[in-house]
Amino acid sequence: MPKVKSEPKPGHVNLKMLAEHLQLSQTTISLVLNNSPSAKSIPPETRQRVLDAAEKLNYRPNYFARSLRQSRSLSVAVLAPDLSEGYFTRVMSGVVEELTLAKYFYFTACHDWRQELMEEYPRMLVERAVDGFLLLNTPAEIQVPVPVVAISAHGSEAGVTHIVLDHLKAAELALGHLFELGHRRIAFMRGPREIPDSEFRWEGIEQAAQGLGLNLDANLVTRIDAGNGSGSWSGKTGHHPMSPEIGYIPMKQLLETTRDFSAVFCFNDIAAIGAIRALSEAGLRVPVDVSVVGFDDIQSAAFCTPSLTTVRQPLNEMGKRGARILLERIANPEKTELTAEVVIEPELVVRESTGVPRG
Amino acid sequence: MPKVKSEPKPGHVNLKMLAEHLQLSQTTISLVLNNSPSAKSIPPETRQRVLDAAEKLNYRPNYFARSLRQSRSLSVAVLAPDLSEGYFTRVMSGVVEELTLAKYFYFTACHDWRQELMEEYPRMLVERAVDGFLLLNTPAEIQVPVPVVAISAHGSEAGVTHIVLDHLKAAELALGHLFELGHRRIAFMRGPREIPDSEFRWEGIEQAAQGLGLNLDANLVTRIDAGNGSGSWSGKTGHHPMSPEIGYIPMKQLLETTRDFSAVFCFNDIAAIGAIRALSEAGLRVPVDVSVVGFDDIQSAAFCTPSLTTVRQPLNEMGKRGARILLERIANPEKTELTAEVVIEPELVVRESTGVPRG
DNA sequence: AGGCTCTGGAAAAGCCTTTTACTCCCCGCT
DNA sequence: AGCGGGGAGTAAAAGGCTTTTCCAGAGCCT
Repeated sequence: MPKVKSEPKPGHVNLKMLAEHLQLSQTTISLVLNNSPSAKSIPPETRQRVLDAAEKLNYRPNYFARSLRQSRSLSVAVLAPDLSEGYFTRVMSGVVEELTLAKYFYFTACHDWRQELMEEYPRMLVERAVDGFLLLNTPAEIQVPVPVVAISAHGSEAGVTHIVLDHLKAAELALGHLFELGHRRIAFMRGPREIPDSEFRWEGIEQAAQGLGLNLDANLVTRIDAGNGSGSWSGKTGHHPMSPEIGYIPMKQLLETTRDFSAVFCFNDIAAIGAIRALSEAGLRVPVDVSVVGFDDIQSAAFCTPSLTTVRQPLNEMGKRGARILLERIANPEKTELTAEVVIEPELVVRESTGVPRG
Repeated sequence: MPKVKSEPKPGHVNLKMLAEHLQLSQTTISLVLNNSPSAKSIPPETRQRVLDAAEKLNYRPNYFARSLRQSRSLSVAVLAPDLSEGYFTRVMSGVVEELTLAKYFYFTACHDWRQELMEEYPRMLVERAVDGFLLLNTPAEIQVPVPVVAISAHGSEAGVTHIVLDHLKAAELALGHLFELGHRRIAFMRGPREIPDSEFRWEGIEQAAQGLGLNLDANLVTRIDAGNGSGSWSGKTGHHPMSPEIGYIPMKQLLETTRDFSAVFCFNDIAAIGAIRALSEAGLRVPVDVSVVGFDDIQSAAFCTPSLTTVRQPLNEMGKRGARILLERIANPEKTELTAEVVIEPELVVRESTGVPRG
């Protein structure tokens, strides 16, 4: 069978073919199909004829041609450290809700805290012509020609909108709870240096402690190392980002130095789960011997044993707000006065992992 | 300041500008930059001149124009029920490895088991001109004009490559382990009907049981309801896909009927965690009173209390294989004889949640 | 000298929409 | 008679790249 040249994509119909079939110009059809304001003068019957034909021939405008013309892609980039359990999932559920409404899709890129990737991905995604960037838990230092919204990062980079948690409030909730129960010797597990929230959360803790007249003992402060169970070796070892190991290891280390504490406030729930494991391996019961407070309120928090008392971040809400603002900024690029920061309030969820200290 | 018309995107340089600057034709530059075979005749010095200028002027080919011409997008769609903890994350880490090598990005779309979305997303993504589909844990019934690879689905749809686990082997590992420990009254928690794996895993269990001379008591078989803690109400209630609740609820129900079993084999680790919770609320200790076996080996499996004995799916590997095959099929669309099925072997990981049955 | 192949590169034909800038016609108004 | 103006469209440009086709000159052979 000789191939007919003039049959580009068998079965696929483009504007020209539709025009030919309708004996109208491409312009008219485009105008009608896009419900363009300048199509007012096209009479209803022609309009209907176009609509019907488009439907019948199953016409789909070519995405590239359209995007080329309008220079927008209807997609955004989501940059995150990893597809971590809990955080990513919950934020994204909010993000997707908003994106879907606006007919946007998103590319995900995980930088695993690797410097090259944190620089390369923004470049590559700009080349992919994304209309905007959503940064999750990632320093907002990227330089791109499209709007950027950062969730859980802090800073005042020009042109970046930040969605952040009220960390002082968060610390007040957690410490207040422990304080009321009677805890005075409280250990802390700080977040990895890489995560933007870490420092701000710590500052919140310092302030809240001061407010309660609680003094922080440096010997009771440990820090999660992002290398432990996080990205840096995920590829090689089969371990995965944010495994409970990130809390297990520092708690093990702490217990080697001291047992003189009755409670521990962990950077997140995943770490708390690891910490509980380390505590129980050391013969300490939770919450009888040590109370544990987590952060985030991931799904598992309610179901691990013991279930976790935790500071709930409304991550879904944060994702939603972030996405909404990003879309607004994309739609109105000329509007220069932008919201620089949106602060979200946390909430305490009391479960089984906290109780009154022994004697 | 009067706007100069002939300055389309201030600061952005396109092929024409580069050509003007170099006093060469666009053709030549395109040929050099793409390292096209027909650029053999271009002398090294001209070639270098082009490369240098492109570098210096920071030339980036326009993604839309290029894609329009070549009609490919360098992106694929990933369709999954949700961004579930464990499964999605682990499969994707393998997928991303391969995609990145090929300079591909991916759109994620979660259908939440909603029929409309399972039909709408493929359409929308085809309009977005994705070069292929990767189905995670999703029935492979979509009709699209690009290659499709399904991970953890089963079937023989024309043109779909399936990456599946060896479920018989998986069941043999789990049941064999329990059998050896001495368990004879074993409860089962089957997967939700929606998940393609559910039925195949169950068939594996039936066969393995027969092989061991173990008979399955229908009264000890429960089933996870995808409605519990899974997608269908995630948006409204703030609950999230695949929370441990999916295992908690059926175990609660089972315990109301009977306690005459010494072990339970759960559909996945998340469910197992929920089941353990239900068991411990009922005063049954794991593994002393009841042994629990999970499935998947998610990160938390090693860190929950007690840590989980589980059948490890090499999800990372499955993702990798799937992505690689998809990319191959995209690159060679003419090649019609495709791999219909790739079977992957599971592995048993023994931890604390299983032990010998009491007396 | 005529015919040949290479070399080095250019012109132009797409790819498919959207958008701008008209055309043509008819009508009512001054 | 002349003209502004709306109705019903249309032709053509623009958007930026790839790719096929084409061409001019140089070198070589006979």
